[in-house]
Amino acid sequence: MIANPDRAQKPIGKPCDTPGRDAGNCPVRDVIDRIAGKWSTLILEALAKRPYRFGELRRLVPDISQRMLTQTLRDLQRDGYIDREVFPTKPPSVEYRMTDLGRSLFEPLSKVLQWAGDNHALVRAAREKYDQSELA
Amino acid sequence: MIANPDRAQKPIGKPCDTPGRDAGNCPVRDVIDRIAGKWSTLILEALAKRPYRFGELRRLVPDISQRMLTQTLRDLQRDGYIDREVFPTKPPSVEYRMTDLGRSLFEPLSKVLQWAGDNHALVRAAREKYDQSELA
DNA sequence: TAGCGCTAGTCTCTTTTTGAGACCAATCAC
DNA sequence: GTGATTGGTCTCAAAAAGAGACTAGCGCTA
Repeated sequence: MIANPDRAQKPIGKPCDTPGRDAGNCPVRDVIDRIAGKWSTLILEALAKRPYRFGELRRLVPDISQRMLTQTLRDLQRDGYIDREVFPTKPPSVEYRMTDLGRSLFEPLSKVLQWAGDNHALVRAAREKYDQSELA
Repeated sequence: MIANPDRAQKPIGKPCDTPGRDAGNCPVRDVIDRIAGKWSTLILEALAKRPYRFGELRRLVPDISQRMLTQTLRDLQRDGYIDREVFPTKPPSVEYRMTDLGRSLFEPLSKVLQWAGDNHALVRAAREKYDQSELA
């Protein structure tokens, strides 16, 4: 059970200790913290389209390390967003596909992704402006 | 300029090098990577309600370190989601408020947060099931 | 008037997380 | 038999995050 130190989940953390304004604070964090990973959205975006195999995903997201791809997939699987199926082919291949829960999450999530694409220019502009005024 | 090593932005990274399926891949990542931080959504959620001062935010999110609060606020400000205003009071106080761009982002983002609150139980169930089957 | 707390941070040090890359066993084409 | 492909795991180095001390100016108070 201590097999994978990376997967060692934090102490099921800090039970909603936010005193004020805990309106959904802790459950939200519990769920969001996982899909907020650097790679999670990328993987979800891919698998929303169609199932992919491990190697395909790796080629799809070239700058993810194998280690992080494995871990991201495990985490997404653990939270029920994706399923993992092993095919007993000659070199066994593994396919990942989105679950219903995953699709349900991806619906609102895709809106954010959409927003990001649409407003990329505005954000870049804001950054430049900020960096300019920083030089002072 | 090398003042804050933490704020040193990555090499404006890996210019859209995703070969296949780059449908908004790089711009999305550029924007998402920032708001996907562990604390960003929490802070945005708070500031969506009303402006807050530094110390208020710290008390609101008790388990954020001062260091990370500062940095998260800087990052959000840099990307144009929030504004920072210093009041020349006796001990100078600083107020953070959401910009129009921030509100525009928060609209779809709040849907995801909503989803997280609504489906927390399902995710927890999925986790338990996964952890069970792992014991084998 | 010395001591304390408040403000919003920064600085340093330690721990955790991430990334790079080697390695694995089986199987296939050459 | 050499080399490539499959989906990983392992180790080690680098980067990021967390903990906590420290700052400066002002107000309160004993």
